[in-house]
Amino acid sequence: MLKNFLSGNFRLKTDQLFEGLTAEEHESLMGSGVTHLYSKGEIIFREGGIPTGIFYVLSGRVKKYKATAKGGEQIFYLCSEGELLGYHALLGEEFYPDSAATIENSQITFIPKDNFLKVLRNSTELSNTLLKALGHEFSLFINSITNLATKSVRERLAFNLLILDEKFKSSVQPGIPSDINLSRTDLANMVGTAKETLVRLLQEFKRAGLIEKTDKMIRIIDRKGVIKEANLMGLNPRKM
Amino acid sequence: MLKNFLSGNFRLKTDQLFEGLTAEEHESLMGSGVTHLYSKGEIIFREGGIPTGIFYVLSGRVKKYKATAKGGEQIFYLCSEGELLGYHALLGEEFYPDSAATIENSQITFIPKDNFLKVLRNSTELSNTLLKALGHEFSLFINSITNLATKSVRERLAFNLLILDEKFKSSVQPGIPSDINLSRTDLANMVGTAKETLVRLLQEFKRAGLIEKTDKMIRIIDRKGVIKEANLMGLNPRKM
DNA sequence: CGGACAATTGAAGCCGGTCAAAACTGGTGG
DNA sequence: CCACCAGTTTTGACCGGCTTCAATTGTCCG
Repeated sequence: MLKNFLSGNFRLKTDQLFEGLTAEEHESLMGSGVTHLYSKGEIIFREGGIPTGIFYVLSGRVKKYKATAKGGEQIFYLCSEGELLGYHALLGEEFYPDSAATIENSQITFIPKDNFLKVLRNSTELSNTLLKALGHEFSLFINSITNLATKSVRERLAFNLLILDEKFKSSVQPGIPSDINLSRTDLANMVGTAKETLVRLLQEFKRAGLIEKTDKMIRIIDRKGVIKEANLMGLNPRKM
Repeated sequence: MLKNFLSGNFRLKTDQLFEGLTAEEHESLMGSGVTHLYSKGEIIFREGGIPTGIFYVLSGRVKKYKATAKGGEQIFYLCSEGELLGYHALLGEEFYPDSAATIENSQITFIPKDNFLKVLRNSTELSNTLLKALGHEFSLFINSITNLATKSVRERLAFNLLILDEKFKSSVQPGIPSDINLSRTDLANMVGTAKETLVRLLQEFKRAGLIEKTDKMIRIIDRKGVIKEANLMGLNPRKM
């Protein structure tokens, strides 16, 4: 039940997005792509830029964020292996509303706009899958908004730790707690708080035996406890 | 420029959503609908419910919101005349993630799921328009998220007043400031704050000559001033 | 080994939430 | 038509969660 809810925080993987495609269509998309190696911290696209294609994350992790008035950034999503980037702006026929940057060394394939749109125009399958994916994203956004507007920083931190635990799960050993690898600053920008507040809360969580942490890594060791801190009552997916 | 930005807060009107349809398709949608009169405060659908169709707002206004853990509600959108409701859940093939309720007496047409999906399956036009609309909504949501996470209540209030001014604009006299007709509670739930805080800020705005207000109505009289309070620097749409 | 950057800790102060109560409004029935 | 009641708006007081500023410690790399 909670599992269902958390899994709701993942976009459809590209495998699913592209699964209705014919072999030729698939080739037309992925085959036309150019794969580029980004090192940690590189910007993939920037808010206000003109979209010229979409990006497929082959490996690594990417933060999607928006610059704030005060010079910081608000992170609202983390993309990992197998996910697509930058298709919203293309579909909406707008400038990028957000920025994307790697938080790890990553391999990313660029698929030119024309190839994507051509396949999209000819595949009702892809259209429908995208509509479904976007419809689903809607509920994720409403959740974020409600969380930000009504929950304490403490609750939001706990909640984000649960999401990150999923996000950083090893495909080899999915059973064990993940090593969450994210700078304090990025984590703070994700939770929507100041670095200092974040650090203090992490200390508390550690002292309470909920997590263990080093400089660069956080690991949940008392999952039940973190869930309790997150106060997910009423977020039962059946009730969402 | 600001105008562009604010207009970004409106979803595509249904006229636009349905404009690529043939006469038969249009008839199949709207003709199959049943129009119902809702009085102020009635609930149209509820989070967790099973979607059985979509709703078209003929007249009146509808709030979209999500119940919060503490028993309140977070309003994240206001629908008015000509807008569609409830299609996200249908597209995402999920339960409703949010609730919708009228804030005025309203006429709303219900279009059954099957009719909608049938037309959707046969019209690439409609698919594309919907994809475009959803892609656009994306940028609105990340704006909301960034605003909630990084702006003060005061800034958010000013910003929401500007949105509401557009939302309540009379089609007859579009030039003049709107009479914003929304209960304090609803406005507070939209801004994401407590009633009391909202009231106090409204007082300040009034004393500062930015707005005038009665019990049930708010009107912006110093638009420039409100824009200044909202601190929109960096929200230039070109830079979004 | 030094220098830059990230993480941590301390202290002060304010924004905004909460509780409580008064003022006001509109609607209803006598 | 007026008095009363319920709901909404407003004001007051208090306090606590977070932000901010500042300074210290820790860590990674060239």
